[in-house]
Amino acid sequence: MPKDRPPTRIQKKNRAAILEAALEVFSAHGFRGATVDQIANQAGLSKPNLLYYFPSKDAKFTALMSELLDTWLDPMREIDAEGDPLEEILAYVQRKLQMSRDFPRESRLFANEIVQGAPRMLDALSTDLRVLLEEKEAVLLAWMAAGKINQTHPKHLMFSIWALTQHYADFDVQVRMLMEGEDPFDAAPEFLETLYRRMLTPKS
Amino acid sequence: MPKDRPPTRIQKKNRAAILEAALEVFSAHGFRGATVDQIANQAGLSKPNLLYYFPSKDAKFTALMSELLDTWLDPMREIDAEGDPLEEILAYVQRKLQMSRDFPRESRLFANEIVQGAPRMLDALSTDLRVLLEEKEAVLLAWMAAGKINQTHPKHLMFSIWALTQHYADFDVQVRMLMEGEDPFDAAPEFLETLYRRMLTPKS
DNA sequence: GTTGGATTTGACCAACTGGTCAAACTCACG
DNA sequence: CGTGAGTTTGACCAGTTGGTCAAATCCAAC
Repeated sequence: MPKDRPPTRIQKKNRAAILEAALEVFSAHGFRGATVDQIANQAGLSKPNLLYYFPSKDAKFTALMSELLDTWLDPMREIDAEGDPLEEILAYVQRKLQMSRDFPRESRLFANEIVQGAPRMLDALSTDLRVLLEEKEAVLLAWMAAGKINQTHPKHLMFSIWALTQHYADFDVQVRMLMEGEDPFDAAPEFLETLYRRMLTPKS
Repeated sequence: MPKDRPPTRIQKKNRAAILEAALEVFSAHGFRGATVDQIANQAGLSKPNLLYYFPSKDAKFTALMSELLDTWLDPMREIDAEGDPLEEILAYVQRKLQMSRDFPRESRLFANEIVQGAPRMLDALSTDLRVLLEEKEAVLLAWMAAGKINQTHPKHLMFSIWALTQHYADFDVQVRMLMEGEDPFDAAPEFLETLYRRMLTPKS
């Protein structure tokens, strides 16, 4: 437990290594299923050394979550109320899909936690996510009122985007098993674009 | 370990109680996160007594999975190649949605397992589910070829139905937190019907 | 190089885990 | 009843888990 000073070179390196290892292990086994030994092993450090940088298993998990939540919500923040409605939504879907392809461990980390009732995350979600969703819900409602996109339930629309895009990361093993070698991310972008285009394009 | 006889009254009752308790606990914490003590407690039996009916934690889990998998896949089996294509698909979506509402623990049990790589389930999935999906994929392709529904990627279409409907069970806490008391299952049926109707209705 | 804080670890601990076992108890049936 | 199979459990065990701690080592600045 070093003093309250700017982090040293070693501190930066080891903290990063620990969080990377924690992501690997927590995302694969969930909080309870993961062991500190596994994380230590993955990070190439001894167990007491991990406890030197983060005082408990909980602290590691919490640090990881708060570091990732912001990044995780970025694609939604980028939805621009001034942009073209349909294109903004389609771009959001593609950003989320890319997150699932490029950061599947992060997706599974959140999925694991939420499926099990989010006991360590509900607070963060009920502030950050809730506020963000309400903001974008208002944007969607405005677009619908202006006839730019079809009328629909804005919250369920957002849920559907999360469900469809995260499914490719969270259920990766199942999807890949059923696609027999073919990469799901080859066809998914087009599939989702078509789906939301048909769903949202206003009737002429 | 009783002999190989027809199960007694007590055996039936206790096996059922154990599997019910196992469903409750495994679905809430995943396999590794669940403890035999928790299950025993939930079932109102002693730990050694559980081990008398199922020789290990693994055996309980496996028995539970194989009991539930068939039921879980039933909605897909009911898709009728002879029925009206669009209505068959819409009805399938509604059946899956009802499963999420009425059997959320079952959904979360599978979700937990698959998110973590399905180490104890991949075999069952890669036979039962794979065969069933390929059968229904052929049906969908026939419907598309006949112009009854829009052309699209049949596997991704099925994935989308699973993702959208199971999301309401698997991410229940998040969905309910964001809906602030309103029941997600009030609006979900209509939302999903509209979505798939717009997606699949052939252009005139 | 010396020195003082930063870093690392081997040894250890109490709590918990899945599982065993012999002994006790219960129950259906003759 | 009684009797034998079916059922239940308290006590126990070895392995694992998250976490502690004093001692050893490293490293940057003087």
